[in-house]
Amino acid sequence: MEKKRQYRTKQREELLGFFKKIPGRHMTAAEVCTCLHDEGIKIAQATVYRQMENMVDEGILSKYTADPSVPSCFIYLDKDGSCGEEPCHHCICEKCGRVIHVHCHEIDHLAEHLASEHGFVINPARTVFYGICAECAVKSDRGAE
Amino acid sequence: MEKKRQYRTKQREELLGFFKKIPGRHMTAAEVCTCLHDEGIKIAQATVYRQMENMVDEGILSKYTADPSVPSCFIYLDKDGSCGEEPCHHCICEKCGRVIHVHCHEIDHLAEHLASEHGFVINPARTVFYGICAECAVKSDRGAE
DNA sequence: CTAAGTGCAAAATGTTTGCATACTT
DNA sequence: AAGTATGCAAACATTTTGCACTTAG
Repeated sequence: MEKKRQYRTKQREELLGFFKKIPGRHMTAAEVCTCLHDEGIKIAQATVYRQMENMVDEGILSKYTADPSVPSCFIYLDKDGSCGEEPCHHCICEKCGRVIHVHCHEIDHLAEHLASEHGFVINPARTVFYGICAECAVKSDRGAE
Repeated sequence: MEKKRQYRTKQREELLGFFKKIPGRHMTAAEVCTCLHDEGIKIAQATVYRQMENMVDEGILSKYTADPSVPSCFIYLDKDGSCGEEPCHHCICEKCGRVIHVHCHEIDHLAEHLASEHGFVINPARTVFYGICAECAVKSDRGAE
């Protein structure tokens, strides 16, 4: 809504640099803190939260919330909302928790359809597909019943 | 995994009955408590949480977590994982928070594609599309800049 | 009678916020 | 100088848990 002027602070630059170094990896706020701390960079967790929330708004990061009892994950997005070269969407396996990156035009196609037919513009940065990944499907085929 | 014997308690039956009465509506644990309370049925919130979590595991309910700062929502599912007659998917508007139910074969098509091509079986019960709904899009067109 | 469920209140957890200080522009 | 950002700790909100008691099988 109202755009606030943004200062170029040391903490923000560090965070940005950190995320750019690990494209395609998702991290919780706490993990970001720890990783930076290990590199000798100390940023308060509140700052991490605040900046990362900003970045989500700016479309720089994407945020996932699987379950309230688990910390949200953030991941770096390229300018075009992808995690790397191509537009990227995310699937989270409900069994193993793994995040799978999918580059798939079918999803883009769906997005167009929802926009034109249903007037709903998807935000790929926040939309996550939940389900069961191939490996876990195999496992539960044997384990179930 | 390990299936625990389940007792048929009054509270569980009430919850089940309550959800069956409102197919297609999503409710937080607190809302469920309040609604039941208004009907003269008093169930501890802890019990609601415990039972609803069970029901999610059993595939009776679906659970959404939009954001950790907002309570999770639960919704009743039919045997086939839908919210009513047709297979149902959910879009949440990031602006107004509204949940939009979409019955759309394009999504089913995508689901098939992900399954066959990517080996990922979507769980429609948990997958939510985030984005901006038509009404909010109009508003922000005027409001922005 | 035994195992499972309930209710209450207390804990736990992730996230947000108030405020004084420090930094950007 | 004015407006933001930071850091810390306290505050919050939701969800989970421990425990004594009740209920279902």
